[in-house]
Amino acid sequence: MSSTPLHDWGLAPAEAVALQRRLAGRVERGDRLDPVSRIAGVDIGFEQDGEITRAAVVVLAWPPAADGAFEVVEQAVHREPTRMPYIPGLLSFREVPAALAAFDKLSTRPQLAMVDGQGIAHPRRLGVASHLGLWLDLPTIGVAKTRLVGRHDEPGAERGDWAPLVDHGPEGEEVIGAVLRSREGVKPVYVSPGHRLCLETAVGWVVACLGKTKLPEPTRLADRLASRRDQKRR
DNA sequence: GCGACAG
DNA sequence: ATCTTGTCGC
Repeated sequence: MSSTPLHDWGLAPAEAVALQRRLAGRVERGDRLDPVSRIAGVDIGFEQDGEITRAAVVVLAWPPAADGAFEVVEQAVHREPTRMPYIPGLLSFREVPAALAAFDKLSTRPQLAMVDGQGIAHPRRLGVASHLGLWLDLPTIGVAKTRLVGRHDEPGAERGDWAPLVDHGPEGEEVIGAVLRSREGVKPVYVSPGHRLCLETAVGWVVACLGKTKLPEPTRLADRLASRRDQKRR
């Protein structure tokens, strides 16, 4: 018997893995950025015990105001029935369709997007940020709260300090991301290139978008919108 | 066979 | 991811 196909993709898990390997070969790791004036934050949340998938995209103006505040240019939410379970390594197949639908609702197109999850710091170098970037042909950065793959030392204690995330690949040891101390006294975030930019550039943008919290503003605001934390609070 | 395992 | 109050600390 064949395994259950990945809903929107009509693929069996083994085929999804094969597809990831092919797509990973198309991910651009060099910088190919247009002048940035709008940065998007993307995240997916769930409602009703996971029955409903809720994709959120927040577009912020770059650069921030003199006081450091980022202006929200536009934001969109897309809800739909959840059609796939969470499978480590195959997260993008569960979240990308909804994220794309949310992007379709935007009237403006950002030049850069930060996604809640990994970029190339993935078993086959195709995390959700890379997958989405490839689909949108947009530079993307993966900003995850925890590790999926790779080894690393503890980063320095100062905001901005980071340690390389290393993993063994076909060509030996490879630096696939950065374990960044985004805030003092807090667990670091895992930053990795998604598409069309290198690690140093990715880390630079994340640091430039840091506010007073652990997560950079784009991802933090998308997180709030996806989890309805902005209205859920009474 | 025994762990590890983004959200 | 999500279910959830108070509480410790800057």
